[in-house]
Amino acid sequence: MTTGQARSHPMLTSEQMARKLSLSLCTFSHALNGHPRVCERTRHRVMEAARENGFVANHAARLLVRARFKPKHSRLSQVGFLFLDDAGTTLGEDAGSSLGLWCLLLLRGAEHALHDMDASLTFVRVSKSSHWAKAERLTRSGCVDGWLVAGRVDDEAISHVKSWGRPWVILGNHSCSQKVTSVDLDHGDGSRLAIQHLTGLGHRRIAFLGGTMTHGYQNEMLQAYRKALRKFDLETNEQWIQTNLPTDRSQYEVVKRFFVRKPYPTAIFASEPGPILPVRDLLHGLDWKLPGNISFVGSEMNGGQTPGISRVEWPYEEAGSVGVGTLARMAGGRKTPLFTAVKPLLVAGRSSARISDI
Amino acid sequence: MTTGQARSHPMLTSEQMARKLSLSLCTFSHALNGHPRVCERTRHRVMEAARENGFVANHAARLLVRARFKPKHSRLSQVGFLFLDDAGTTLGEDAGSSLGLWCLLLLRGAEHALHDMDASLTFVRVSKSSHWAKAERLTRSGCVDGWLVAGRVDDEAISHVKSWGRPWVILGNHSCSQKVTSVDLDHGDGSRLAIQHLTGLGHRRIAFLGGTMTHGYQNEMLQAYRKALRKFDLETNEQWIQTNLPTDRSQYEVVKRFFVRKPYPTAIFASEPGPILPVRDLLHGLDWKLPGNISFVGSEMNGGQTPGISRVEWPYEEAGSVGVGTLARMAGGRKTPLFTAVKPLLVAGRSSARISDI
DNA sequence: CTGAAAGCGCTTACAG
DNA sequence: CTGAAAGCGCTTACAG
Repeated sequence: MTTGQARSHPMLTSEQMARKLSLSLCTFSHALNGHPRVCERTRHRVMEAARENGFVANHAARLLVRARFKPKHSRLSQVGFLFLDDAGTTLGEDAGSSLGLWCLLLLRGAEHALHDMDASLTFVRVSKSSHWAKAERLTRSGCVDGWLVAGRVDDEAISHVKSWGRPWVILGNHSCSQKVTSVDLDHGDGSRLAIQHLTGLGHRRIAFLGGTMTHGYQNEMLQAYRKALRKFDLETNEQWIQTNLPTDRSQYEVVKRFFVRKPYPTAIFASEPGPILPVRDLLHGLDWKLPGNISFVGSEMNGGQTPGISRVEWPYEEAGSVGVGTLARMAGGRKTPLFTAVKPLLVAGRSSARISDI
Repeated sequence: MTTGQARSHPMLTSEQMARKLSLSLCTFSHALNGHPRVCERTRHRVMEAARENGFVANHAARLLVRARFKPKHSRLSQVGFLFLDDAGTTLGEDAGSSLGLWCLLLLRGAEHALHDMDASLTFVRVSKSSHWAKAERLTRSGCVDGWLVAGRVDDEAISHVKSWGRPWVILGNHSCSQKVTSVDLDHGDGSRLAIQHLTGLGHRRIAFLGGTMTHGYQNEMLQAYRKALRKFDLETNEQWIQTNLPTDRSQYEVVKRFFVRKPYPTAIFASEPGPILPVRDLLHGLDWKLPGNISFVGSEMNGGQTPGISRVEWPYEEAGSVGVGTLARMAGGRKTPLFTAVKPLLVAGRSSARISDI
């Protein structure tokens, strides 16, 4: 927007535009859609005129005519973001603000990718079984030609989505037993990265602080922690594994269990990106200095809220974008992998230090 | 979904449906749209057949034909949710998970209301000035016939939105100097409710714990606090007002300032729904018992994360729904108020008690 | 109460 | 390289 202020244009049709340019409607349309049959000069004139007049082809008409000439490679133009939410549940407590946050990050990532391919995103939330009808209506009315599915995705949910006959991709976690196409963060790799980082700093007694272990990813992270310990040939000790970290003050009690009996760990990896009390406070409350007495690697969503803390960052936005890419490939009839793993990042901060400096 | 499993139907057109029912296309359409000209029996047959066959009128065709017969009262069918986000900013830190949360709550509320009127919601995020074009394209292509605007809404943003010639409503905070239509929470009323509640319990020395004072609503809440003290004829003391509550451990320091010099307050109202360390911990850390030594009223989004804590609840979801209502009224050419205030709720918990019990 | 017809704004196959 | 024409699926004014 060079003017800094948008000008209001009247709504023009292709026909009016074509007349303005002394072109046939047909040539105008071909030029606008970049068809090679129209010469460069004409194409340029058309594009320029469209820009100047703020002309955009009517979307409804475009969609309608598409029903006539079914292309072999249908382009994605409108994607639905299906957010499967618990019925009565609010966004509080455990599901918590973190749930809200990852959903929004996925949404942002998806929207961004969709924008780049000139498609739009329809947000639909399903929390009761009666809501399935609305998503189905949207599909059947031609408003959505592909679905991104996120939240509490299970077999029943997928049976609905499947029945609509549109391409679909699950974003994030799911609890489906059948084969599904999904894009998720590589949770195991998060544990591996953390252990690798700490091992690189000379730590050999690394503790694992896990979540409720009710979700698949939580077990995945614990398994990957164990595997990484073996890989790097580190000491193992069941006392260095604590799970069921609560969201409130009693977090302190769980962390304290690491220090009941010697040998104490020299580093802690906390796998939950969820609502952990800020780490500084958590360890402060136990009179630990960071990284004086102990090294710490936490977990966070994109961007991060606790600067300076070493952490595994979970790029949910990227997962959203990647999901859109997968969906587009499906829509285009191209081969797509069943599962795409989005790798987390290790961001080294000041909370982890060489073992020799402790 | 009585079957528990969605059946897949082929895509049928109105014409095919009409033929199935031995009706003219015209009668079928009228019946489907509830036009009074068609008799009850026919209407019922049509509706039933539509349900059975999973028939939904093609949306694109509907939109297209609407351009021909412009109704005086245009119904809202597709609404854009314009999320004005800071460019480089992630959802971390101060803007924090709370920002993500309120946005998602507004979105949920809006989607819910829209669903009830059989309309859909398109999510658009604008973070750079170059992104304005995408929202404009969406409007000009006929994909969006009304806008809900949320986030960092300022005069420049509104000048863009205005230029698209569609109805629009701001959800939540804004910093516009011009006259705008908006739906926001009644922040002042939150302070009033809290003071009223505490006064009812006999408290006369009530402290105010505020945020960064960089947003309009934060000042509004402080002013309303002062006003409520006057109204209830309570003691005032500038030491009982502390603002700039940080998001980390140093929160304790700010709270401690209430207790530097006597007389101490007997109750605290915390106005920020944002990332306050859970109250229990905050006051625990200061060796206060709740409500033993002091009464506390906090602030939270819908639903609440700290059960048992007395709080002012901010119904962001409701604000989203109300915004949709306003937008629909505008689209229908009906008169709409410039500003609609959504009232917060006071939820009494165990953290506030009668002064006589302390 | 119902039917035959026009046309919304586009895109593309078909002739030239 | 270009034009005249068909038609996507609907809704509504216009006759009957």
